[in-house]
Amino acid sequence: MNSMIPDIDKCDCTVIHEETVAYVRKKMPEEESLLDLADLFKVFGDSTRVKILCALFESEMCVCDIAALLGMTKSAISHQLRILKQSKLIKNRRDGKVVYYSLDDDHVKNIFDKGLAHVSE
Amino acid sequence: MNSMIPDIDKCDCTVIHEETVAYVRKKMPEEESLLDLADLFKVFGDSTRVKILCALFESEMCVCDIAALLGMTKSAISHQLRILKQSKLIKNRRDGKVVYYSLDDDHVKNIFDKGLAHVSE
DNA sequence: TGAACAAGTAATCAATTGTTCAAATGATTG
DNA sequence: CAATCATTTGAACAATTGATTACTTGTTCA
Repeated sequence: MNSMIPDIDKCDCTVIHEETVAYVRKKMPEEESLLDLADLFKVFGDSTRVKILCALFESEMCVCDIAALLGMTKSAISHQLRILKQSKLIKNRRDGKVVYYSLDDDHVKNIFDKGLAHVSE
Repeated sequence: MNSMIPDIDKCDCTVIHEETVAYVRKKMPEEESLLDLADLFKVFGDSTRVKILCALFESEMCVCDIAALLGMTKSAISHQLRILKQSKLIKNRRDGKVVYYSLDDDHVKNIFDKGLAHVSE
């Protein structure tokens, strides 16, 4: 049973196409995958994080660099970098006092390119 | 001038790599494109909307069907469908009392597939 | 026309989120 | 060790968001 919803199929409306609903439910990906997918897009759904990722497409950078690039405080950048790191989208290396951030995922650029194709229409 | 930030380059930190920042700033996409991109991902960043889009990959459906599929109220579904429609991701057709929704964008499935590739690792 | 029903809307509430400010690490250098 | 600098963290706040409830719109058909 691909349980998208609990047992109770309660819905005050008259389901018009039960066969369709049953078919679609069967073909849908696992609920957990969809939740993870939404979480991934949620990370992408902030302009600061999008800018950071786009910047890291070009070069590794330290917090200070990114803050200067985007005209934001280092603290704000650091907070967002943490979120990106938790999502395994970026990685970092330390060199003395400076921490350099860079991409840690091949898919991201690809996804962004597809996304940009949509928005530029 | 690819103005990512205002004139004032003020940042209390010592920018370590000015050349890098200048280079990246030059290569970054337009600010507006990045804002649009973040907005697109914001739409994808909700599990209800992700589920709706995945469902519509398989078949067109009416509000009632989707509400039954996801075990949610028709109102909640309708609300999310409106957001998806505003983003030009889905379209609808009316047949009597029933309104059928379907995909209106070829990129979406592609983007979702890439996203699923990331989350399943 | 008017009852019935699918869908859309408005107002509201709880929860989440992004940024800022202040303070704390952690690492270098004199 | 003390001072300095890059980065991180935590608390607090404003703003946004998703779902619910109740109501409205629009269409069918008896």
